Amino acid sequence: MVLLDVLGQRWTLRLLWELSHESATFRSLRARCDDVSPTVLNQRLKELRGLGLVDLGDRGYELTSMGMVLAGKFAALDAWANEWAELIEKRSISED
Amino acid sequence: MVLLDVLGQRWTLRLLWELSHESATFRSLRARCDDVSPTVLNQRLKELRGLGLVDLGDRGYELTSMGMVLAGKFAALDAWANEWAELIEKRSISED
DNA sequence: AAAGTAAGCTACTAAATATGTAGCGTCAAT
DNA sequence: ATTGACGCTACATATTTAGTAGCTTACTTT
Repeated sequence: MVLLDVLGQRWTLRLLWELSHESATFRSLRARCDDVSPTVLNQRLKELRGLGLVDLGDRGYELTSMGMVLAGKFAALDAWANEWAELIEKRSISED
Repeated sequence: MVLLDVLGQRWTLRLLWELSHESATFRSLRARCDDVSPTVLNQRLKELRGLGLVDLGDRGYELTSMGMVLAGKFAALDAWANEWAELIEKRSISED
């Protein structure tokens, strides 16, 4: 499963998610990701650039068209997940 | 983003992926996941059970109906990812 | 009943990964 | 020339994962 190798690491999904909302500079992206350490941030950005999902341009880091497609598909998945999360939430409360 | 908290950890996606193909005992699941350490396996299974995505029954660990839906959506995403992976592959070769 | 087997899972040490903080080199504007 | 923001590296510390061993329970076989 290709996606696993790509996304099965800490921060990778989060980065795609953040960049799908707005491109950002290295520093602002860091800020938006709970101040992830620059070490890891740079590692992940390198990987994502290598995969053609992210690009570093004049406006900072931004998703490529491929990256946008992936993030979009993921967002759709998330829509479902949010409904599902509410069920979990309610269930957790009633379990107390 | 709810999915991030759930899936943004090492092995979680892989576990869903493996279980979507076939339910498995703790030990066989371990074997199918490159002999992931039992420590982490148990951690993740606990989380996934807590979220109602995985269940431990007579036939070992298996996806709940919720887990199946999620895995299914993810599989669809993967279908796209595989085509995309080929592009990356070709591009990497031509870059040498 | 004893012995074997496979299950789920815990304990504990070593290795890998991430965090946190400081700061370098570059460039543009003041 | 100084200031400020940029991408990024260095390095010590902390957290997470890997790897191996083995305990407990239950079920089968002899």
